Amino acid sequence: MTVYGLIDCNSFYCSCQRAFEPRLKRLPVVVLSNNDGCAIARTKEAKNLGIKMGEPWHLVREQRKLAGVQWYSSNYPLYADMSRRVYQVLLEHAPRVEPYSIDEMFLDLTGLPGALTDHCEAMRVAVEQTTKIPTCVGWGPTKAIAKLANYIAKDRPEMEGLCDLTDEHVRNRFYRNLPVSEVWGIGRRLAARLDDTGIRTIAQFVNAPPAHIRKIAAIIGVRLQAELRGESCLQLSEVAAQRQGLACTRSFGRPVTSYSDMSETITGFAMRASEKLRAEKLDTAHVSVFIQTNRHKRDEEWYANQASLTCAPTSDTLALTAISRRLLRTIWKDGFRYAKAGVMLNDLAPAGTQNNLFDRPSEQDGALMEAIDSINHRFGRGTLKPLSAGIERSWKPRQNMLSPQFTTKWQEMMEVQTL
DNA sequence: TCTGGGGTCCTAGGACCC
DNA sequence: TCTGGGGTCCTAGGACCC
Repeated sequence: MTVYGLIDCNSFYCSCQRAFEPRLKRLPVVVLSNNDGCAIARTKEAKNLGIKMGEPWHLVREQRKLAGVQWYSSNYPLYADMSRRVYQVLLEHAPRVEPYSIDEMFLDLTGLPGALTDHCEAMRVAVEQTTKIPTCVGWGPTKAIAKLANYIAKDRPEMEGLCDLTDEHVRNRFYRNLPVSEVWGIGRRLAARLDDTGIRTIAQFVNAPPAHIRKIAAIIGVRLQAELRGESCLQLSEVAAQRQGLACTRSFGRPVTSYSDMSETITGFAMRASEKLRAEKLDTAHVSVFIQTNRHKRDEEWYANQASLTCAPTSDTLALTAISRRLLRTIWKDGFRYAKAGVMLNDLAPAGTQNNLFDRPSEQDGALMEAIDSINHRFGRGTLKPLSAGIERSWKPRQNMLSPQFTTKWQEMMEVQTL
């Protein structure tokens, strides 16, 4: 019988910061979203201070929950690299590993010798020794059960970071006592609608007639029901599926009000997006641009709009920045204080494979883009850019507490002195 | 003054075709 | 007065995830 595992890094972003600053051990640590806007990762100690997931940081400050809290601006290059290291360790402990998110990976634990509990504990120890990242592991006959097991392992200290839900009786005992909202894929809306029909626990969900579940939660609900009964519907996939879309979007440090500033900003997003595209050797055939004002402001008129265009497959910076600016022109309205904007690329396909009989990019364009990418990689992002991207970005995000990129920048590597 | 930035999948409905 | 029945493709929007 197949056994699926799920390993999850505890307070991942915070743990990454701790990995390089041992003084943070046992202190409350919080990592903030872009713009230092809200709390997106908290250690146990920070949670105990009442700091909530997604809580606006300026409110936390006002409420003086800050005593002794160590807080950081998010440092994604560091976290992505740490995630890769965790993955490398896991490959030595499971025949197949499927990265699910930056801090979670599904594992194939089928047919491993010895007791699974011992195996999983050894795996956790190895990850922590090598990367300094603490984890929890849950496992069972399906992915949805493994996910639930992981939640239990994390939520209940007495489980000591491990939870085995392979046994049906053990599962049912938990099902009777856990709310259906803890199921992977049941969010706030669905939980509320299930609640309306009297379904509150996982046991009630699993035992409800599939036709009833189908009415409320469509095919997803029916599939989850089967998964929770132990019938596997979701397979493990080692090869990452080809991504379907790619976006560069930001909230601004301060509002953008002039067309020229917005045009520069959008150009910058289109540039970043086309770099990402080329890094993954993809072309896009569908470009969207959106702009919006601050929806949290009650006293300002709200405006949001988006425009998109189907184009010949390309990853060319000059083509994509030009299209993006053209799209912006169609949705721009004067007189608003814009708080957020973005460029999204869809209809992705491996570079050069889409039908493109009429508008084939020349080899020179490809060589130019390669040269730009290698210069920017060597001397830093933005060294070379189209003139339209502007010289200085007025909306540069706040990042007041950014830690060094310990593992991905030579200049920021940790220095060790021997006495 | 200050509220993230990515993604995924599914469904309904419209346009269009024969 | 009467106005089919099936497809496909695309898009927008909703819901969810981390």
